[in-house]
Amino acid sequence: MTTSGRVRRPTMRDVATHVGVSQTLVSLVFRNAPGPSKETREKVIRAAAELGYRPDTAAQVLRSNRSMRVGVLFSMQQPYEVDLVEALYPVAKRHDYAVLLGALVPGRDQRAAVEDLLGSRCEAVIVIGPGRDEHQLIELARQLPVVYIGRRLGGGTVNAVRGADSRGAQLAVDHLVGLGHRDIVHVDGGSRAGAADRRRGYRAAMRRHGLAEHIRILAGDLTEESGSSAARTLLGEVALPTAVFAANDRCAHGLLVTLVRAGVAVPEQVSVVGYDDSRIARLSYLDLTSIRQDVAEMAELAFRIVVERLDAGRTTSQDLVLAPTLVVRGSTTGPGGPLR
Amino acid sequence: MTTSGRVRRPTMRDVATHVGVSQTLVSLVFRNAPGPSKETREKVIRAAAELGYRPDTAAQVLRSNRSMRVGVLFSMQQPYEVDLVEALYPVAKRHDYAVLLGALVPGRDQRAAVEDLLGSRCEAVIVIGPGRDEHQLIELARQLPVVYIGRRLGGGTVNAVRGADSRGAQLAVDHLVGLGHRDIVHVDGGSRAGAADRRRGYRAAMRRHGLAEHIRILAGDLTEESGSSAARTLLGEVALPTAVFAANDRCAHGLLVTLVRAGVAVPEQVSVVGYDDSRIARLSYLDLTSIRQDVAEMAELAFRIVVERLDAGRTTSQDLVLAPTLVVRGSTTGPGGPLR
DNA sequence: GTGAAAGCGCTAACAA
DNA sequence: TTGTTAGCGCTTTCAC
Repeated sequence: MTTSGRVRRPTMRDVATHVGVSQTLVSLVFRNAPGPSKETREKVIRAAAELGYRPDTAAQVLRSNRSMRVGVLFSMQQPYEVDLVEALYPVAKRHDYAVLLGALVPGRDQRAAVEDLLGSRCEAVIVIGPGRDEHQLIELARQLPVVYIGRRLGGGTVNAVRGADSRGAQLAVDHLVGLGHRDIVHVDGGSRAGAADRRRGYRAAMRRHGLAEHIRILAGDLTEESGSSAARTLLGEVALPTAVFAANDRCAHGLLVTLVRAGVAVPEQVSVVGYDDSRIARLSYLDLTSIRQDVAEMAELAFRIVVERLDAGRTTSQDLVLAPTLVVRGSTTGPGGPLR
Repeated sequence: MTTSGRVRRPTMRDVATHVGVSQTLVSLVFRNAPGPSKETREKVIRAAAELGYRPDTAAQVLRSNRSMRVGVLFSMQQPYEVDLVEALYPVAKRHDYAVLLGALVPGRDQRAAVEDLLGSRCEAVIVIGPGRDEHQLIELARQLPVVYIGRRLGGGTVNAVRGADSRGAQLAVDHLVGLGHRDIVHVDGGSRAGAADRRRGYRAAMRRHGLAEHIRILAGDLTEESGSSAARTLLGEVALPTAVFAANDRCAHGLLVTLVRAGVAVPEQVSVVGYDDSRIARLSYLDLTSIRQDVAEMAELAFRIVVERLDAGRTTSQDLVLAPTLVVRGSTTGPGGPLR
């Protein structure tokens, strides 16, 4: 079986010659610019299709000095980050920008990913996720607009879009207390973005409800394994708490399944609340009560900042904070179960 | 707070002027080409660092007529595909190619993703995952080398790297039968890549073990929900099978958790086997016995095909089949539990 | 409404 | 070892 080797791809010139017009006209047609008559437009389009012509991005970028590309730094292993990236596509398209993915993968550090984006002449970079090399991002922000989704950075010198994490944690605690819980444990996210605020919110809400002596925080790190490990810790003690607020959905997942496999009923014996309202939370058999961070809105705001910088000449940085919301599902109920 | 606006980025010319040599020399230095003296090399490197110079990819591609980029078509929502993509990075780097991600996201069809890759002058495309628009891929393969990871395509006209899925399914069944199981149900992957072969392998192995009348296949589609749904079907019947072989790990996950939440012990009452040996299977609290498809080796072979086409002038297509292996973990044991 | 010409930043051929 | 020259495919400016 054979397949064609490398063939010279048709250029704008080829199309122009084929139609019998100038290259300029073909260019105008392809950019949907005003000028060409309807007739010319159609002839050009037809000829291009016939020849299999496709504009060359490299040449466009080089000549126009604009790439119309926004880079995105993220990790494909994080469901929440993936959801956010996917939400960026329609928004970017609406603003006539293309998304260039800069995945952070093990064995290829952030520096390399950033170099790639810069080499491709991205005009701005949107950074998603906790635990990035912040110093480097602050440095990067001096070269082009950077929007960090998740946390404030560099004392406000870098644009940020983030959820009100402290508020989100309070929503979770309020919900649980409203159901009658008092013994509420928090499995935290360590030093990751947002984790400190969620810890703070948990503490504040517990105190506000007069549950200061019930405050208990187990160390975690936003992964399934940290949730599972927290569950094992709790299972080894004399009594389980009646509710657990996990730092994110992945953590809640590990926690929930580990409890259930140990014979502990969720939510009857222990209620579980996650954070992010990601794909995981919505799985029918987990049905996790979670704190929602609206990815579509985050994407929208992040892009608005980019566009204001790039196309509207804004030069001051912004810090946009979004209100999270509580999404009640089946992993929470009153202590002792719904029958009591 | 202010940040710099758009600044002209330094060019090779700027570096050359700064050092007092010709642009050519700078070019040679940056491409690590032979010619420049050690002294010149150092001066150039230093000046570049000083000016913050970085080669412009667009210009390089345009002039050299090579992008040294390989596009990857995949879905970020599939853990197995993500693992595979991550495995491609080190391999690509070793061959001096860059990976350009073409994510298939909801609301942006395959056509658009392919257009992006083609516009960026990818020299080849590696396609991962089941359920792609095959007609379009066959079409694409006439323009540049395409390697489909997962299934044979176009009657062998398109390069393929795939696991021996029928063999993998047989490994799963053999393992379960070896543990003493007879009542083994298969939740399949519908029409997705590999699913038909896995079904075939399951049937063949069951027959080989004289268990033809125990053959039972439930319809699925490689998602968690299909596993969960299959579990609910089984739970509604008079007796559970003693083992289930799921079409992939995601499906096995949904199945396992749904069973456990219904009070069914895994593996004591029902053993579960997944497929892919992805991140999910390795989670300590799932600890899923699975059929491993070695992503590193798949990545290696896929890239070897690309390089042979691009750099060694090969024109015939290849179909490489990898032997899967069984990874035994804690989700399988003898029927009735390990104590019997 | 259309066309000619210049040049984006780089590499490749050739000279020196 | 180094420099000169001519484009890669496109957009932009200016002229008609």
